[in-house]
Amino acid sequence: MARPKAFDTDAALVRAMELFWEQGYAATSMEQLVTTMGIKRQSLYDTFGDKHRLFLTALDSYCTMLKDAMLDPLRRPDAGLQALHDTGLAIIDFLVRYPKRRACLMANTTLELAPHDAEVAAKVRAHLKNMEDAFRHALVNAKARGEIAATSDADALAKYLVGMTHGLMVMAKSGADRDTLTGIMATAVAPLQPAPDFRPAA
Amino acid sequence: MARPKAFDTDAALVRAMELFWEQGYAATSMEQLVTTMGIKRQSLYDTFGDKHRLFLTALDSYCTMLKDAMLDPLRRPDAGLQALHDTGLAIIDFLVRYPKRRACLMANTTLELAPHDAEVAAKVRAHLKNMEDAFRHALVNAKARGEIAATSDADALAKYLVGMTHGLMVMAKSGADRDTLTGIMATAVAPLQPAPDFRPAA
DNA sequence: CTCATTCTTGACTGATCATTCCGGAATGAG
DNA sequence: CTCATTCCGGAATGATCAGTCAAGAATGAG
Repeated sequence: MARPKAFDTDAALVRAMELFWEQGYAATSMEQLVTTMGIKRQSLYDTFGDKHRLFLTALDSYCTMLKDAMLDPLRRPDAGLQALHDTGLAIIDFLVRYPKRRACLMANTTLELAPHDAEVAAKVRAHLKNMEDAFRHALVNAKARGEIAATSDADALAKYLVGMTHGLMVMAKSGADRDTLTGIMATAVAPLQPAPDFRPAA
Repeated sequence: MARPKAFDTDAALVRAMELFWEQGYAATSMEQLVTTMGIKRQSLYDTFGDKHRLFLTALDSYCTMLKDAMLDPLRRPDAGLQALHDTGLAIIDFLVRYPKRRACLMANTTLELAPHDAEVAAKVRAHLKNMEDAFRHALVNAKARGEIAATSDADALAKYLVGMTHGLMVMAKSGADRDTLTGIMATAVAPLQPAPDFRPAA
């Protein structure tokens, strides 16, 4: 062996992810990354490759984070309407959490890079499918239990919820406050019957 | 007077707008703009100022185009549910029209520049308010005529439709096909009662 | 015709960008 | 100890960027 790495690879990657998340790919320079990640330039290139590969790795890291926090609860065997309800509130919390309004790295990337970068586009598509599957799983459960109308089309509703989620992200990035987002969410769940109350602390 | 401009200012601006629309602000170089706009570098700077001012002008041009094509039909005194229906179809046509999946310059800009550029953010907010007002106007009409439920909250529905529209744009940019977008739209209008059929050629 | 203005052409700045190379110090497995 | 590997600090590369300058040709109002 040899001298071990003196920095925390994962922690550095998280910092890079957050910088890309706030600023986008093109607007983030290696200079900023070197500073923010707290490692030396040479170590950055040795460990993560060039800017593009670092971004792809950061994107994976973000996807994993999002999957654990948002999607996994929807994939649990017993997940139904309540899980969908909780996820809706969690999404709004997520969007409002950061004062700098990062929105969602995946959505940002979809608009900035996906049309011109095949590798990124593939990751985006995989993530959208992942989201859709998670929604569908909870919707099928909810339908089987009679928590939503028996006539519901779980597939159409899953695609719709994916679209709606991204709409909320754009609205959040444009500066919409928590009440506005909550109101949109409350209206958006009307296609589910019976409509749950998405306003917190009713 | 003196020698008149030998190029069509508006046409050059449209070309700039389309380039920004396809590639985003940061990814578009003055070199490309000079080539695509078909005018000389010096003429570009003389006529449109620097890159940032050119972008703002192009953004205005886009807004006007969008307003004329999409929003004005909703603001007509008699606009109601049918106008909302037509606009929904027009939005999908708009999103699918360009093979390169430009989505919407305003939505792209919201994610790329609005958080870091106050001038851009102001234009984005103005446009969102413009959209919301147009939707609300048609919704109020539709409600007065009994085309949607009397219990409908026109204000909440207008905000919701703005959010939904932006969700469709992200989905379009990620590669969703016409059928997927139409399906989402069909589900999305369920909060309106009675739900119109958004599938074309029913 | 005169002359202010604009067009055309191309070179040029100075900044910033991503990326690489260097040399010397530190580290730890064998 | 030896030596491969990694750290550090900084310099250097070549590309690209936005924006400017300069000089001659074209234009058209007066």
